[in-house]
Amino acid sequence: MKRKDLEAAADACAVALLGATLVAHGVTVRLVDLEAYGGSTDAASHAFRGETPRTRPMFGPPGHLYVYLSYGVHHCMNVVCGRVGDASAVLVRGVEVLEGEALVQRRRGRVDPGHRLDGPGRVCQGLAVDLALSGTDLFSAASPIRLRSGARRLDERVASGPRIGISKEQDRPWRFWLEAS
DNA sequence: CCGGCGATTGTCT
DNA sequence: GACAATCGCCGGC
Repeated sequence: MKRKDLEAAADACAVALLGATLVAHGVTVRLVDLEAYGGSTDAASHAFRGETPRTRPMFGPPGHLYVYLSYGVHHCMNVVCGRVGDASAVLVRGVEVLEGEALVQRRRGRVDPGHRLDGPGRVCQGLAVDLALSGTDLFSAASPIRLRSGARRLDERVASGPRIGISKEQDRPWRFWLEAS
């Protein structure tokens, strides 16, 4: 996983990121459920209406984190993948917990089934990611949240389908997840 | 300036 | 299956 690998179309980035590892605040997870969001051409994207203070990281360099607050309650995280000015990103919708399960359970206040965090809000809660981390460089050694390449398992295939919870661009099959074969 | 709504989730019926 | 919680953004006045 290199920063340069992220400089591609959002859907290709999502597929490339499947199986990658994310380490944050004592917890290691594997990305298994992702959604791609484009820039000015994708009406479902936060970047569609241009840059705002909130969406600024989306317009910056790839390999950085974009975090937003959903419904005033839950945090959701994205990996910025477009080059500067492109503003596309990949939403982390589901992960498999590899290390730090006890920390995740404490933060969640419950035990999630299957060593998984399913749903963007749950992912951020388990990894203790909030707005303060928006804009963080995922490839910096000093960063509290870091992205690493991960070998995709051979017994899994990439499945795709429509994105969840959006009202526009519903026909785009830009949700990608790993499925046991 | 105000009102509606969203890339959601937990709880209750 | 319905609904509340809760806040930033955007469109309309």
